[in-house]
Amino acid sequence: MIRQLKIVARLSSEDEAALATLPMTSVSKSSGEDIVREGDQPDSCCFVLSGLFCRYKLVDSGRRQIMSFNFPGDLPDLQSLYLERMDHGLMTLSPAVAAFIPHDAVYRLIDAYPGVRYALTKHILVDSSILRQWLANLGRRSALERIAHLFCECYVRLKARGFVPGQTFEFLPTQVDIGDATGLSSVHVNRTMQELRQRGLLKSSGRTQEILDFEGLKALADFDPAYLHMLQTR
Amino acid sequence: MIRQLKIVARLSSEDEAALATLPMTSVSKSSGEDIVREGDQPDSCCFVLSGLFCRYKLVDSGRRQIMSFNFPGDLPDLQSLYLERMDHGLMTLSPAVAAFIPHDAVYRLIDAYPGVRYALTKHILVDSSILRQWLANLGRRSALERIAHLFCECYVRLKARGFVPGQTFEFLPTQVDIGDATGLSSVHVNRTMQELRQRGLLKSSGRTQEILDFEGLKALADFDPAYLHMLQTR
DNA sequence: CGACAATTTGATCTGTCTCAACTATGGTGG
DNA sequence: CCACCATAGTTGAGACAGATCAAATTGTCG
Repeated sequence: MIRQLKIVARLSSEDEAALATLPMTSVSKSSGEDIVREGDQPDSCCFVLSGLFCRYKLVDSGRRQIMSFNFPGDLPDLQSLYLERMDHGLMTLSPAVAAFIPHDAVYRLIDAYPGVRYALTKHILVDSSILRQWLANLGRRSALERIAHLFCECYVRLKARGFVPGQTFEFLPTQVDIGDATGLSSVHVNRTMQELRQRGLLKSSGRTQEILDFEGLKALADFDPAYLHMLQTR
Repeated sequence: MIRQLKIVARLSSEDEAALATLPMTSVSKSSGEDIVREGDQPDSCCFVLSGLFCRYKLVDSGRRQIMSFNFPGDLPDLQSLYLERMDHGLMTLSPAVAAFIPHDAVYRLIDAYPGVRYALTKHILVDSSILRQWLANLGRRSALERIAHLFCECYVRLKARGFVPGQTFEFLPTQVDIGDATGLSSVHVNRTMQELRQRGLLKSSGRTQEILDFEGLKALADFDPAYLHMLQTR
């Protein structure tokens, strides 16, 4: 978690030490389990230890829109510190381990350590910056561009955390999940990914994706990582 | 502005008094002017005094995605307090008056008044909740549902600020703007609004919109105002 | 090895886009 | 006060991206 926060904000060694004292209880989950449901009023924050989580909304009972993919190190529902009622759900998309941190403990921490408060606020804001990017993708890009963009984003975010050794990484969402994230049907996701492969941009085997031509993918998707607000991207 | 902040958070009288002392310089703008551009590094926050503003991104040079409509009382770019670089633009969609508040002044204020900090944070978070709702609209709803939902949302938000006397209100975005917000072409926005009128849900004359059947519109759009996190909505 | 989940394929249908022209509306200057 | 011009709204016809439905194939894990 500390490593993840340092991607977007500087932390003093006292801040880090304080973060390390946060009490948390970890829970194993199988794939497809709800962590928090829309309408809940949680009294703790979820922290992703391993596996893949997503935030989502259900519309018209049935259709699902995924709002974010959350990787290990993420704090997907920090906003529950300030907004009582969840306006979306949080669930696993793979076998996963979640940790829960009581709100009280976080309140005490951020009152005592402004640097921590700043880092957490920034984490939330980067999150909504990504949300804006997704909105632009859904509203104004073709299926091919949307999926290319999603791969660029996940590649960069995972790489920043050290989850991408070379050009190959584990991408856990199924084609249905990708469809629910990009506003497409799973059938069309399938056909679109085939085209990315045919164009020599991507190579997939099972859950493993290999970026064959990142520059090409970037150009196709009109991808600019500035919206991720990462410190090391100059 | 104080009235607007009180819609989402409680403020003590000291908080209000402190907010009233914020220094601001106001500027008149005509329609279609940029206030902040993507990539800028502003050192002050914009506050909407009158008129209509929107936040937007341009993709592939040309296509525009509007991320929010901002009404008088809004603070559309509070996040610039924490993220140096703007990941989107801010512009007027009508003749308008903007006020600018230096970041320094805001920093001093929120350090001294935790209640103000809380209210501003909540304002940001409600904003991203609306963003999530828009994402679900773009990803998983039909044109008719999207536009109905947009009208429901604007009606409720404007009513909370006292801008809706009866069922009639000024809705300033053009059909092109509505299209850029909902991910549709302006032609299709036109046809879709005609259908809303034919169904007896809406009546428009010029910029003035009258909600004829709010319950019907809500049902069609699957609208639930919970995501606006307003205090008075129980 | 068996069963269930995920991916792939084919065929058809439809919502929305695009292009292009036309009509209303409102503001401006002569 | 009216003629003019720019901006916004409206209409029609045709094209296409992506949805839907249904079935077959592949992969994965106990």
